[in-house]
Amino acid sequence: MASLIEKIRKDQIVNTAISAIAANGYVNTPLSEIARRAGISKGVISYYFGSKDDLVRNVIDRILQDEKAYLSEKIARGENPKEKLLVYIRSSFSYMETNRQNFEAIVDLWGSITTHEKKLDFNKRSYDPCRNILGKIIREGIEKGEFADRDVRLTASIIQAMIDGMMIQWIFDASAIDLEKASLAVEESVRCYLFKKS
Amino acid sequence: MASLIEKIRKDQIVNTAISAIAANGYVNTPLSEIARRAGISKGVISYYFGSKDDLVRNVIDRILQDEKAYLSEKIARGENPKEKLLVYIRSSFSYMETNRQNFEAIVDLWGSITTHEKKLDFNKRSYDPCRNILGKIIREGIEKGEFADRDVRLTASIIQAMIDGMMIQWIFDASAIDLEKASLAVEESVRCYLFKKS
Amino acid sequence: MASLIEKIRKDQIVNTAISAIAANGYVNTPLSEIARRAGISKGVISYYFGSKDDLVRNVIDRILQDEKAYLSEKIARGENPKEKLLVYIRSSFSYMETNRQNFEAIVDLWGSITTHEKKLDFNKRSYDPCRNILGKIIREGIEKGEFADRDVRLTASIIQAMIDGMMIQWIFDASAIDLEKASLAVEESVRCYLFKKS
Amino acid sequence: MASLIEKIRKDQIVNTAISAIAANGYVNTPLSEIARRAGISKGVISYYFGSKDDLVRNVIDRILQDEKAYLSEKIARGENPKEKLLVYIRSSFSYMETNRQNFEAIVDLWGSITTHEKKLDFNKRSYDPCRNILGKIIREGIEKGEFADRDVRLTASIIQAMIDGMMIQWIFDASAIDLEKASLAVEESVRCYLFKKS
DNA sequence: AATGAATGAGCTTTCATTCAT
DNA sequence: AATGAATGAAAGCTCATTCAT
Repeated sequence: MASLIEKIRKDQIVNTAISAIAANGYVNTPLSEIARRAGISKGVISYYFGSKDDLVRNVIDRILQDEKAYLSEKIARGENPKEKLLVYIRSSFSYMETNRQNFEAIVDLWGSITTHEKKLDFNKRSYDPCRNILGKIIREGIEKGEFADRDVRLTASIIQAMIDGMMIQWIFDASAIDLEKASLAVEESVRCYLFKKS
Repeated sequence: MASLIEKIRKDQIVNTAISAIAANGYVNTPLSEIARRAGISKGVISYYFGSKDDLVRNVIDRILQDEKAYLSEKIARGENPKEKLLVYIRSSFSYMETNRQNFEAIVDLWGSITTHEKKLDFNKRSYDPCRNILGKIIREGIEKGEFADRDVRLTASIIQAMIDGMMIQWIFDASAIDLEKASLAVEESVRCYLFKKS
Repeated sequence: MASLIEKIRKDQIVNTAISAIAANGYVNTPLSEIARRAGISKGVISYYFGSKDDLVRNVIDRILQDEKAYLSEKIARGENPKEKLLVYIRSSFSYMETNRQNFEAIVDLWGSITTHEKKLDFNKRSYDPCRNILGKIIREGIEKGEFADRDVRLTASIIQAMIDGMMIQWIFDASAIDLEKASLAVEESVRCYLFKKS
Repeated sequence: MASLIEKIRKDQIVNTAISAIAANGYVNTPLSEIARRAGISKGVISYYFGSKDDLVRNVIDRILQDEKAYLSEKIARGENPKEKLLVYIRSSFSYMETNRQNFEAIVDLWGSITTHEKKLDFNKRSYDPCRNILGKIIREGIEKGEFADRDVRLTASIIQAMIDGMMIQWIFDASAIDLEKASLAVEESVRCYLFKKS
């Protein structure tokens, strides 16, 4: 990412791509549509991204990094594992609420990850970081005696699963899921599954 | 569904489509590839399904109905809400194990559900039936005093979320998730979240 | 080449491609132009040839095979090496006269043979067969004592070089070369270089 | 050609273009590639040459003029028509040997000469000068009684044809032609075709 | 004199769909 | 009931050319 203008253009294109994909789906979003929405010519996209695949990779990375940054910043304020874990859950849901587009896009883009190799790569960029954050909190909680002694990775997986699973239901029908209540339910579930009675 | 031969052909095409989509992704699966794999001509697919969209709808329905039938049959054997719920969870995971292809296809096909309208339709065909099954079990459990008095729909959502969330992680990296352990963890989580201490 | 219709279509497309390339050059002949001239849709070309490269390969092969067939048929009538060799030369020039398009196309297509590998392949399909025909005649002539004892391959190369070299000058300016005189001159040159005085 | 810097820049670009075209072919050599190889920006090429066509014209001229200068300088040393002619042949082959790139480029660029008009222009810049040089030598030889009394233009054409024809075979497969032997064979052929027995 | 971001026309290629057989 | 040749719209991508800096 050499020049400033390059960074700005790439950002602009990635953001426009997210909106377009969220609105119409990856399959129905040709580069020309992204260009049209961004008010630029088709060529610019190829100029900066080389291929549609590369653009999509950038879109996915952007979405995931943004969320990770948001969550990291939030949990950093938590004073102990219990609080951090609850903050992670709450923040995940509040981030959804204000960034629906991103999740519409990402669920859609799962369909663009076609090969086994790409899936593993996506996994490494997507789930592993989340599970690692959760894993660290859980491990710390267990060590400090705040949490029950459970399998760290598995517990991270299941907590993430609850969040993602709710997200998906919400994506397919926003009216079916009240994110606030969902957050509370997940918190409660985690509390009784993981927290030691104090 | 007029004749027998029609039913057989449609079944054959739908099954082949599932394999092809699971293997290469919806985006990379032209009708010609499905025809090739099925050993028939392209024309037949259009003849029976009218459009690729229609075929995809049939594929999705088939996958969801198969799973629903499997789960319904299993939970029917459960003698009480607790058992039924545990059976639902276990069966969901065991069904995953033996039908990976179906889940690879369905996650991929999410990307082909592009409009708001289609999403709602998919939701109605996919999540509502599952949540209804779960809802019934939960309601019964609460009424019989086996379960804590929780919001039925929300609880159904969260249980389904755990299952779906684990499924997704497993789809993107099978080696990251041990389905058997995952099933046990979900069961345990549900036990402590919903079951009354006996 | 399965069906009859396939053969006809491929022939039609290849022939049209030769005309188009001869007229406008490979660089300025998009598939759409070939389709337009043939009165078919662009898709058909891809349908039968897969790629433009494949079409070009077929064009080259067609041109070379046609010429080789023509020459082979002609020299078969020659009764002895001397006569065969003179027939080869005369026929090469008379074939040029009536098939200018083919030579315009082939000279143009040299520019589409870009890699070292493709060049060697072209060489094998183009020059080797000609040099082999000539080589056989020359070898026979030497053995029978009609020809001077010269290096067979080199002599074949030099005779082919005269023919090709004249062809190129003729392609770039038809009015600069009188093919009939050119043929006689090449014959005369070969006579004094190779034939034993009788 | 106004300033010195302009001349240097144009030379640099033309030389780089020759290398690039020889390596990858005209079709696969965008201006950006030439710019990259020359370590300059794309804009400069347009700045100095106006269009790609113009650059190509310059490339062709450069190649032909270089060769012509080389040959002219060599034959100037010849003391009589016979010697001059042999020097022309030998020098043509030795020039090939040390400038393969140029010939790879020129054969490739034939495909970029698409219109009848361009072909005539190329002819005038390429073959006519060579045939003129040869023609002058031959005419002088005939007048001085060293050569047989043959058609001057035709004889020039045939000698040039031998050289060019060998060159082409050598371009498509360097291992098929030994330039030194080729040169000797052409000399020998010319000797018996044109030289009077002394 | 030089850059390189931006353009957009034009290319090859893919593929759902149609339809004569 | 089935075929597969044919269509043509639409896609991704390339690249000569322009132009503000």
